[in-house]
Order: sequence, then structure tokens, then C-alpha cells
Amino acid sequence: MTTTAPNALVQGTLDLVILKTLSWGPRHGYAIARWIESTTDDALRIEEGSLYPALYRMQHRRWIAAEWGESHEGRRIKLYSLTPKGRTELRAQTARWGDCVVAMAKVLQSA
Amino acid sequence: MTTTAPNALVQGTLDLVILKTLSWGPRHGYAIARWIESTTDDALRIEEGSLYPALYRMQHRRWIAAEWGESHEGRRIKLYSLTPKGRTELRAQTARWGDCVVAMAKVLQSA
DNA sequence: TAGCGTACCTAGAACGTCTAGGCAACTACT
DNA sequence: AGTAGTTGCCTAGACGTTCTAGGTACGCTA
Repeated sequence: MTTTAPNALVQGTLDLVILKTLSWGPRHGYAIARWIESTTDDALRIEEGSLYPALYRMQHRRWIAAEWGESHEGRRIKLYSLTPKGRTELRAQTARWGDCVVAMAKVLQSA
Repeated sequence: MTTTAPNALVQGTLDLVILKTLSWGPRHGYAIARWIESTTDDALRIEEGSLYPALYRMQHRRWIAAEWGESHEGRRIKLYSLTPKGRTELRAQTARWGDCVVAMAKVLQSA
């Protein structure tokens, strides 16, 4: 990770990608970031300074729940999982994102 | 404007839609907002408290230029137009938005 | 034992947007 | 003549999210 490629992520979408990541099952913070980066071929880069505050926020809103655990290598990890409320939020934010994309397309493809 | 429909706009896209609007020719602030709202069937709502600071910012960055004029009804208006730098920025931000949409699609459609 | 990767976290700044006002002039209705 | 609605511009301050730039600790490998 030596390159400084511009991050394509637009403010407000971090919560959505985290929710989506967790919809495949519980993961810990660091793994969430790595999964998103590899899934998007590094187009979305998740800074830790954004990630952990976001996780804290989402936990506070009861979208996700945390639990301390241990990795295969014996490291302590904090496993996050989606709550029912988080699942609802995921649906809502996915729809909202779709609306945004549609609206932007109307503007950008206008003639 | 009595309804309180949720705004589909995601932070960071306001500049892009303004640039795009001005690519069709000079317009004044109020007209920019109305054009975007009507083009997107009110999906994107442009608050004046966001619009004018954005216009100020973009003017400061030399993406747009302003000129005082007069409307048909004799009202004073501030006409904004795209500068060459703004045109470059429009291309860049359009590409960036495309990247973001692609990356988000990878995450949201992942299996 | 030094270095790298994993894994967590925080404080403070930066940035963009929204809330909630204010001002002025024109238009239309009463 | 008064007043309500619309057009049109603007600002201060709050707010929320993200980034910068740190810090800590442990496991693995050379």
C-alpha cells in the first residue's frame, strides 16, 4: 500500500459498504477494510481513522453488535455482526444509494 | 416545497451537479437549484444554505466565474459560467463518480 | 532482536452540508 | 394600499463524516 491513488469513495457510503460486508457474516474491523479493498480492486480504500469511528457509531445506533474473540493466530479481535436493525438499515441505504445513482444519471446524461 | 422528502444527494456530489448544470450555459444560483430539482424530479433537493457556499467555493477555485446581471423581470441576478478549469474539473469529477458507482456496484452485487 | 503485518484505538482538524435565519424586489390578489 | 407569495441573494453557526497522524500491542519470520 505505497501508492496514493485517489479514493473513489463518496462521503456517506462508508456505512453502507460496512453493512453490506457484514451481511455475509461476522467480521472484525481490520478484515472489513481488507475485504472492501480487495472486492473493489482497491478502488475503495478504508482508512482506519474512518473505519473505527464508523464502527463505533454504528454500534451505538444498534446496527451492529460487537463481541471480543480470537483469531486463528491467537490475536484478540473484535467481531462485528449485523443486528436486525442493521439489516433494515442496509435495505434502506441500498435503496437510497440506488435513488442517488438514478438521480445523478438524470443530471449527467441530460441533453 | 412543503414536503420533507429525503434528499438522495450524497455528500461530495453537489459540485458535480452544479458543474454539469453550468455546462449547458450560464445560469444564476436560484435557477441552478431549480433546474437540478426539476431534472431529477425532486430527487435531488438543493438547499440554499448548501448552494451558495458551494458556488462561493467553486468560484474561489476558479471552476466558475460570476457576473452580475438582470433577469427578465428586472431582478438583479448573479450569472455563473464554467471556466476552462471548471470544464476540466467536470470531466475529472464525472470520471470519479463513475469509478465510485462501479466500486459500489462491486460491493453491493458481491456474492 | 529487528522488522513486518495484523489488530485495535484516539484526538484534532478539515470539509461539506444543513438549519435557520435575514434582506430586497417584483407580482398578484384583496 | 396592504399583504402574501415568489424570486433571488446571502450568512452564521451547528453538525456529521472523514482524514491525518499519531499511539499501543502482539505474532511471525529472518
